[in-house]
Amino acid sequence: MQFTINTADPYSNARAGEIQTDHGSILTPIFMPVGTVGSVKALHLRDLKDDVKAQIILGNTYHLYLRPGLDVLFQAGGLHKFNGWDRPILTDSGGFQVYSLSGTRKMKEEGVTFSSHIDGSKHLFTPEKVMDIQRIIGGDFIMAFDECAPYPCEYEYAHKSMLMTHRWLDRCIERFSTTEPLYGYHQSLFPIVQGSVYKDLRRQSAEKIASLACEGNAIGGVSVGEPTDLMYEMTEIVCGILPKDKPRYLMGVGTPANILEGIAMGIDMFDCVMPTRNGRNGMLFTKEGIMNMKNEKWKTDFSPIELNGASFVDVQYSKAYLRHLFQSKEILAPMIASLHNLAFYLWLVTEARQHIVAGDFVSWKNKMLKQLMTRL
RNA sequence: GUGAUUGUAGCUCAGUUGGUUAGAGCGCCGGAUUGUGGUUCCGGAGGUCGUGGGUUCGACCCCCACCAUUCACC
Repeated sequence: MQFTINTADPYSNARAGEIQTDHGSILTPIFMPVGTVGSVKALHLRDLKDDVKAQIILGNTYHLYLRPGLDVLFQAGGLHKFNGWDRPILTDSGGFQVYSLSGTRKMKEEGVTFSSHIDGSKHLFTPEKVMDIQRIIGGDFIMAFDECAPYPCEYEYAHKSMLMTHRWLDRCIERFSTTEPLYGYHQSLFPIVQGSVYKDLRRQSAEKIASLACEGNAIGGVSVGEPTDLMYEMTEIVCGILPKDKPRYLMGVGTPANILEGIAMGIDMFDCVMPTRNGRNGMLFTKEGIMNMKNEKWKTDFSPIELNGASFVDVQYSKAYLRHLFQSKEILAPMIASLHNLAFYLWLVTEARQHIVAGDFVSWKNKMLKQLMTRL
């Protein structure tokens, strides 16, 4: 993997860069659609490539490990071969899922035991095992196994949790560096900064991560319910410490506004379920603001979903028709909404990159911020 | 025509031996959703209890008539 910064914005910490991988290059800043179980919900790969113009997608260790399972993935030759996506893939480690959706989990120094949400069966994830699993899935970028501290979180818990995440990180690196990729292309391990909403913990964690020889770095434990201002504060502190010459990934973020602010702070990579999950639920993000397509006010609005939108669905379908599809619970509704939202997110980061290169990123960003969260 | 049955929110229904402002699910109208369990959660509007009488301090509930429903039999 190689990261090149093409343009550094003189008026903010934003940068326009390029990440080269064995599955092609990625122009940054970038938004990565989430494809938890190896599929970006409601979308074909053709949609993702030609319409959304996704450059990289996510997969999830926890979900893929439970289903289809490692045997299937290994026999398939890895996730790229399995789902047909020939561009880069990043896999999340499952630390977040163990936190977010396992009612019964036990954290120990060794790792986490949890029960499957599918059949209740018990499993143990250790840093070593999570590295092995991600070797088998075969993502171009793989994530260290961490504990995502909840919010709110007592200082003492956050501190202990961070230290354990650091020890797990050392074990991840040890395992990663003594194993080889299984399918003939390079994999990059990203460590994750934790520390909850405490500045000194964030600094301490960022310094630990900055001292490592990893190819890129991630900021985790954000967007878990804390106020947006705190998220920005933590991100800014951490970005001041992480090395500038490596890509920075802000995990799980966020709204269009969050992404623009993140870019301004020096973040290069984002992922979030918001465009797809909220899209399936009827919420559309546009340049002018957000729309709830279930609202009655669209009932007879036969105008296009979005004039000058980023994908063909924007002019192919009207607001009234899309509302009707949501009312009728037609499968086409979440398909259109997901495609629209992802195309918009990719448009947003691509546009941001162009403005960084052009030198007017900050003024463009400030103009966009006023529009993005307007309720239409 | 005769006998029986049922009539409560847009729909399907609950409603204790008669006791305050009649409830639920779904639907509808809004809102939430940030490293995805094809979700989930939170609000809101909406009823002259078929109609008209009667009994009673008090009726969705008991009595009478009528209307409508469904079924069976002529």
